[in-house]
Amino acid sequence: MSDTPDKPDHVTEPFTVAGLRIDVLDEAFSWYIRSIDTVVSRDLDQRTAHLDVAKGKGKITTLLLVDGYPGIRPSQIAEVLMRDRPATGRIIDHLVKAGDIRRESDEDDQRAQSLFITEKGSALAQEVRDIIRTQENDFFDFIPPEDRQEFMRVLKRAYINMRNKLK
Amino acid sequence: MSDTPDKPDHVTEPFTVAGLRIDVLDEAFSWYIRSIDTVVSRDLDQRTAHLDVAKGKGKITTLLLVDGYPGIRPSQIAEVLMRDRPATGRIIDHLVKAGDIRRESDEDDQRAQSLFITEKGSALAQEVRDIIRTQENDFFDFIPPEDRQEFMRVLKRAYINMRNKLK
DNA sequence: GGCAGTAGTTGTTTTTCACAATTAAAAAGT
DNA sequence: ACTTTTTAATTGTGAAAAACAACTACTGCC
Repeated sequence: MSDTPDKPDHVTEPFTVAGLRIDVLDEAFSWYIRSIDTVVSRDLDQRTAHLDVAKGKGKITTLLLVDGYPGIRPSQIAEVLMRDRPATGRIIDHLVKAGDIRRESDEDDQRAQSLFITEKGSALAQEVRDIIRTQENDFFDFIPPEDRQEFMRVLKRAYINMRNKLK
Repeated sequence: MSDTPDKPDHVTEPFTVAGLRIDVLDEAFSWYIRSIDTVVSRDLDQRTAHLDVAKGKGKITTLLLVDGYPGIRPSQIAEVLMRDRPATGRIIDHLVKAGDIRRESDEDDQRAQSLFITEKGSALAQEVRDIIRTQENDFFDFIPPEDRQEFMRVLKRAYINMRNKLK
């Protein structure tokens, strides 16, 4: 049962992390995605620590969406974030309290809300854009230009693929 | 300063998410990484919900490391996880309490610990390996085989790059 | 022997995350 | 016209996870 742990010695490149191989994980896309996420997210938290959008996932996307689509509704944001509505609602709460966006109730549909950016939020959005760009450079500039498009293409397909699975 | 927001109209494909463009984010690697992570992690939580390694990042890696490297020390695990020692220590606590690994104090260094897998942990590790492989198939099988190596190569480089930045 | 550095633990605080239940409005069926 | 079903969003809640700081114990060097 708990027999011989067969070493996969047919694997060409024995990739090691800090000198260690990590079993199935070192050929698992998900492991790298998750590890990179850890670092990128932590780094982003630090870069945005002084801003209203600091911490957690979703605030930045929400802010930029509201900036780009005046009158956008919470449910649309939730769909992009792939989060449930309670989570999305709280992100919106946060940004409303901070004065970066404001809520209005939708003209056509009294249940729904329309979200709009404020001046403060607009300035914040610009600051955030700069931070994102800087971080992209810091972390991903090692990717040779000719590889970038391909890498992005695969990432986008992975993302789309996952969205479809959620339905 | 905060002048004209120049539309990058030289970008060939105006990629949209749920019919929306997401500003700088839709050309940001980090955004896709973070989004994909959200889904992959949530999915993994569900798949492992009935196991001791459910929830959060690090338990699975820890388990497999201990399985692969009998006598490994917590600090080595922390380095792979890119987490601080308190976080790593708690993951170890959790697995020890669950009876999947056990601690011994290192022969040579009384401060340090050596970790070992138990029989229960060994069985769990096997189960986890299967889950990881299944998830990889479910989420990433859309990547044509010829693109996989390249995608993995970039991910690994990104990961290594980030580890080095942490030092 | 004293001091600096390393290994790990404990404590604490803040936040997140996901699920369930509720209110309210619109749309659809009869 | 009136009931039922769906949709939009909020509130409540409980369990955790992540990051920091402070602490104990041991090693190894001058």
